Amino acid sequence: MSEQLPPASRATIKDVAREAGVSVTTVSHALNGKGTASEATRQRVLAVADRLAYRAHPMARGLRRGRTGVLGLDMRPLDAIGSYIPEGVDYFVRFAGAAAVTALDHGLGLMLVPDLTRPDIPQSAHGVDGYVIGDPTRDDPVLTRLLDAAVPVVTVGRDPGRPEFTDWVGPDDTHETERVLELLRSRGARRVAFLAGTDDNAWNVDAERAYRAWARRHRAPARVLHVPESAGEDGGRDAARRLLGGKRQRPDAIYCQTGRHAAGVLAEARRLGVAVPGDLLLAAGSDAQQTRLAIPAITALDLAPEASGKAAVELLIARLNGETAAGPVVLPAYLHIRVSTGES
Amino acid sequence: MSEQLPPASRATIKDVAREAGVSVTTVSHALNGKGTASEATRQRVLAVADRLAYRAHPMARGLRRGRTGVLGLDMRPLDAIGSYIPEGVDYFVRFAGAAAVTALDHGLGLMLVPDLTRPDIPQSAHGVDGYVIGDPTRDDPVLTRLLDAAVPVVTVGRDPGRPEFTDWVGPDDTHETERVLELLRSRGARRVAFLAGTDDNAWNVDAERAYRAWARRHRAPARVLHVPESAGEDGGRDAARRLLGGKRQRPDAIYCQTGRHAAGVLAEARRLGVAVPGDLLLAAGSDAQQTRLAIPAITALDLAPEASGKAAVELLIARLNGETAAGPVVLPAYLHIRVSTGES
DNA sequence: GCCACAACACAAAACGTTTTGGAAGGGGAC
DNA sequence: GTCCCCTTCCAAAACGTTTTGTGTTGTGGC
Repeated sequence: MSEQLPPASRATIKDVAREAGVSVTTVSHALNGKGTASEATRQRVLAVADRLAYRAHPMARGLRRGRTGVLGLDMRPLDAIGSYIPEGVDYFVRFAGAAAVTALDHGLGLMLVPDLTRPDIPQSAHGVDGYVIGDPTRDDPVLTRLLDAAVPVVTVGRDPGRPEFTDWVGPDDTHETERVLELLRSRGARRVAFLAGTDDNAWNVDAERAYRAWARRHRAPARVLHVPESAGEDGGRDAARRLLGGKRQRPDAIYCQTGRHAAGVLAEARRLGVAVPGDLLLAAGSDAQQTRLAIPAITALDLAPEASGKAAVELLIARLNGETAAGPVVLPAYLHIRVSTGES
Repeated sequence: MSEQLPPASRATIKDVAREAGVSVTTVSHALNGKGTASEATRQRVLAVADRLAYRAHPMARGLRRGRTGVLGLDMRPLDAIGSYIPEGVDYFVRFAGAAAVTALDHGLGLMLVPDLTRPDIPQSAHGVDGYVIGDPTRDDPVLTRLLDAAVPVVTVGRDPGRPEFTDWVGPDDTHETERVLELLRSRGARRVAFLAGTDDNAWNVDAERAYRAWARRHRAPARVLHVPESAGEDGGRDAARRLLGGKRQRPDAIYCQTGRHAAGVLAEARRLGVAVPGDLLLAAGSDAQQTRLAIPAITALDLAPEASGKAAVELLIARLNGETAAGPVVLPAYLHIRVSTGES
């Protein structure tokens, strides 16, 4: 009666132990380089494990070690939009892609999770080692819950209502906003209108504050419109109608936070016979397909989502390893200067 | 000596049992609606669990149940490209987004995993309940490994070298290709050139075969160029130079598999003074930002990645539940008829 | 008063690891 | 011969669940 039947399921540590004629303890030690096994036994165990294509069961290991090897990613603006697939917005994809690849480089997985405060979220979302929260809103409830539970967490962009929380990465929104406004000014704009989103996160808050301060500094009129991020290009069109078609004096430049809004403004301007960049300069605070491919192409801030994704995951991993890594990681944005802001 | 110190870590089932004055068995039963507990005890347990904010530890549960509650997604073309963030291609994003949302709807998580045949992939990639493999290549090694290990797996698009494997979802590439070619023909095209990708997957293989058969049927010249998917718009430009600038008779229509190639062809045609759609009709086998936003907009097949992502995850879940769901799930594509193919 | 049978509750085993705390054996020093 | 230490290995506990099997009651029929 030969025992040649190959096991239908995967090999366990017991199989390896039996096959190698040692205890499971020794197998575990040999594989993890922990114990005091002799070199001979170690090699024998390694050989057997390799032959059986043994891989430690991730859950069993996770249960024992208290680590799962998976990171969670929650993009808050996507929770807000209600769709995880906003048309043409590649910021989130580029971010998530870079984060996933960085995690993979460190031997970790990355899982997209939904709003953790909703009641019916999958069990697995709770089983991750730590979280990256993208663009938290003011006093973000998800962040609150995680911090209360003492779960390691890193955000992208600060929480506007939580100045003491410094484990975040992202651009210096104030500084970058000023850069764009200065560009518009250097190209002759004197009446710049600002189109912000409605999400109450640092990206919107800091940009608007920077805009108002900048306008005051230059004794220029400040005009701010709020358009929901989810309104997309249609939202931009509506805003453009109000800004360009009203009785009030027309702005000679419009700065939109999102690329989609900017694309909508551009389309409406064309329809109204307002030439860009001839009669109106246009810029966006976030690069997207719409800004790159529009005609004319729209000047936009590239918020370097790849760099953010990488930095966020690395900061989180440092936290997980107990390192007291440095507070905020500020990343430079890149300003793509395109046709919509005219010639210098 | 009161025991009032709140536990620093999360509550376990033992805590709930102690607090409710019952055994852990009863707690488990009450929470999972399994056993024969009386309504009174059940309610009491539920109340305590709620008060302690108890959630079953996902790994412990997974270990016991043999299920992790996480699905793995491997997009093979992305492995091939080497970048997980191809510029302007939203097929993968839309697919992954829909897949993730569908998984969430079923209480499961979705994890992006890299090429499983590489040596150094994270443990967690092995801990998922099943896999979705996007656009497998001929005799795909990843698919081979999973099937050998008897791991549940579903693909998007069939494996060209594995006709017996029917657990796939996706469009009928042959039929959809013919649809586009017929459109071109109905708009007057008689010499249609075909620009395919180089990935050896069903999408390319079936489309090229359909093209050749269609040309034969109509006694039209067949001209096929192969351009790597990763070459993007530049690849399209190069191909257009060869097709439009050479000595051979010019095609009066070009059908490109990818939207990026088509955008490149369009740009080069414009540079060469070939009018689209006046002198040349143009269509793409995959919708993308580039086809939608190009001027003129390019007619393209929308492969309905959202529907595919949803169907793939649902088929996989059916498999996981032991249902002998029906073989391939064929999904209709939508043909966006745009300016690049002229007026009817 | 006995028996059968619900109804309810629980102890213990199991899932596959890692880690703790020895134990066995051998060799050298005294 | 005794003691001690080093090397090498292992049994068992632990991680937090779910599930199986086994009591305990209490109730009603005869």
